[in-house]
Amino acid sequence: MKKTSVTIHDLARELNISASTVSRALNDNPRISQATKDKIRTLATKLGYQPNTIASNLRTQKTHTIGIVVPLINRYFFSTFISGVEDVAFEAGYNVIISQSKDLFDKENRVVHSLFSNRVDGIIVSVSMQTNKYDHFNLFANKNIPMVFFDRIAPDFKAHKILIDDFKCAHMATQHLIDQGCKRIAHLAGPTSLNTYRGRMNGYLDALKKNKLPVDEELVIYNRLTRVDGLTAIKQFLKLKNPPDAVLCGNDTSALSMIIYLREIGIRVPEDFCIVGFSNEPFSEVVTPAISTIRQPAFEMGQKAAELLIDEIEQKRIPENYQTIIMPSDLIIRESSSKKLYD
Amino acid sequence: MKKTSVTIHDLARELNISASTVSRALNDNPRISQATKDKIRTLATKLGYQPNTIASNLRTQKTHTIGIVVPLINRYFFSTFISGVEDVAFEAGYNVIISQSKDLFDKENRVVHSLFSNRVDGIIVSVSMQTNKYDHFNLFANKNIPMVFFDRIAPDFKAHKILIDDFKCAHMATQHLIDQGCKRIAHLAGPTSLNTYRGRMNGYLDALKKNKLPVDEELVIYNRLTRVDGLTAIKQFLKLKNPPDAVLCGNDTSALSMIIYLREIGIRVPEDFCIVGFSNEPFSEVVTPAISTIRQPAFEMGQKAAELLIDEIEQKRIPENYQTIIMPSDLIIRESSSKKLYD
DNA sequence: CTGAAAGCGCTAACAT
DNA sequence: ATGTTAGCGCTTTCAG
Repeated sequence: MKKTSVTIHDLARELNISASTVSRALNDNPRISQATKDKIRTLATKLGYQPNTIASNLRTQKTHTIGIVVPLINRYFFSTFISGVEDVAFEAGYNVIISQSKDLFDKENRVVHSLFSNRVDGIIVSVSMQTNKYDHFNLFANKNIPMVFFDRIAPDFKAHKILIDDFKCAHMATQHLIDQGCKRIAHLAGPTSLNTYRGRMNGYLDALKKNKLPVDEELVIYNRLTRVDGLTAIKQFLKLKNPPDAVLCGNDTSALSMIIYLREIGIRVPEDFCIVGFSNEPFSEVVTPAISTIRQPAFEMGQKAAELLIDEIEQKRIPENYQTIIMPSDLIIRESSSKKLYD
Repeated sequence: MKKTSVTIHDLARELNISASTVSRALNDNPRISQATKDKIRTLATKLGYQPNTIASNLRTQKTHTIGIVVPLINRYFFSTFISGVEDVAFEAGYNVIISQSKDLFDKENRVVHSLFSNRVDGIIVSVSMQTNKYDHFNLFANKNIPMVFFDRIAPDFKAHKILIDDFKCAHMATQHLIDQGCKRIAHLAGPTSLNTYRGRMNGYLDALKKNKLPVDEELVIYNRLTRVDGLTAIKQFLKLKNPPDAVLCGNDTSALSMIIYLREIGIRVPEDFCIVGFSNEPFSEVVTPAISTIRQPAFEMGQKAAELLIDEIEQKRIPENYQTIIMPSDLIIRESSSKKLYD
């Protein structure tokens, strides 16, 4: 085992030239003649030279690395988003460091610091469910290190934002339930400190108002939208003296657990009760009844986020206007809300 | 905007001490008095000092970064595995760089080189579907940089391996189908250049032999196990003069597409036809009929991989014996193969 | 308990 | 077209 790697100095010594020439040649600098380039490259492969990116990073103050912070890596929406980021980043010569907040503010805070210390060239973030202050991002903001927020955004930063129109989607979904003949529509909401859940909530409320339907406080429950939370919520809804006949869920996971519970206790979906979810998780298509939901273009959002971030990194100057990009999304109507078919 | 960050030299100058003392203090070196440590730390937070990990990495020849190479980031098994790795790595002070091969050998080769150039302290790998040569890993092997392989492993390396017993699982699944009364059991296999699919195939064949059932070449199809591949395969199986009455699928995705197709054309599952999948994707539990499948402990495998890798990184010496860890896995019997209930 | 000095491997003025 | 030199920010012998 060699004690240490072969460096540009080793190549330089061997060829009786300077290290800078070697460096230039390997970076394809036009100031070096083709002949020397060839000579150097041949020797490099012969000796198995591999560039030390760390040294280059330190010197150039650029790491060609971008950091991603998401709540949970193994949620389909996020993993697909990450896949889109990796796709674009790799082709542009960037590495991707991932970290998950586990929906905990404290962990988010720590990973953001860690990414900063690792001098990533920029970060792409969807904040945790607990996050309601955003000081930790000043680390990046103060140094004008590019950030892109997606899905759950931190407000008030000079950064690109990639979103879907949660308000419109929830509005469409609610209108759809009304059109199907649902009379009392409930909503299972996530924390409204987050733009996404706030938007969904407001879209729901607005659709009710537009249709002159009463807004009943009992019909809105807030929680973290896990499978257990979905179960708790549906039980609570059904216990009301005047229970709902439909629920718009803040995500598919809670929608799924409601559907399973309703099936168990013999309430037919969609004949007796309608459900709409959010995010189009893979299972929502194949469960019986298939869950009506909102499609979010996760992969494309990831690609777009990476493009915007890398553009900002590479044109060092600060963009004059930061964009808020609303990605296309749509309501997928499936069995779980297709009540009319059974009337 | 500050032109450059605050460094240990800035702190040193301010306090009229040397940079080495500052460095030691910040690293909690016992040779520094508590008083100076306090003084330095106070100033550090006051000036918003953030350590430059890159510089430290260059100096110490350690990056505290591990690389992951998987076929596809947004497959549940892999994203959950990654989540497990991140969990352990973060707590141990390591970053995680992810890259996906997209099941392409060429991309795998490129990302492995890129991870090497970034001087990751070790890598965790599941190879691509196309991979059948393994020279690119010599980059790491030659320098004794730790590697851990999981799921789809590269043979013949001095490295820990984390697996499930594919042979046994496929054997159990096949036996289960036989016990349910299936007479002609087919197998949809992945490339047998990979240990996983080879093991599953052999387990299937062995179970047939043990039960003195004939092995019919027509009943085995090889492909890439996508949703389209599953569809192609089931159609092909059904076209045989003597078609099967069950399929053991190499993964859940192909099992799912078979189930959907069978439902469409009116063949009842499990009454007329049984299906077993592999990997316990989230959808397999909720589809109707729910898919019998093999549970792999993805998160725990990720944790274990990270532990083994970090252990090997930190005890610089080479382990005398590399482990092949067989993780527990089991057959989950669900509706798609519960034929006896209907007899 | 603290300081001086060297160097990790590379790049980029500034020379020639 | 190539060489010289300095330095990115940190750690770490060696000295005191």
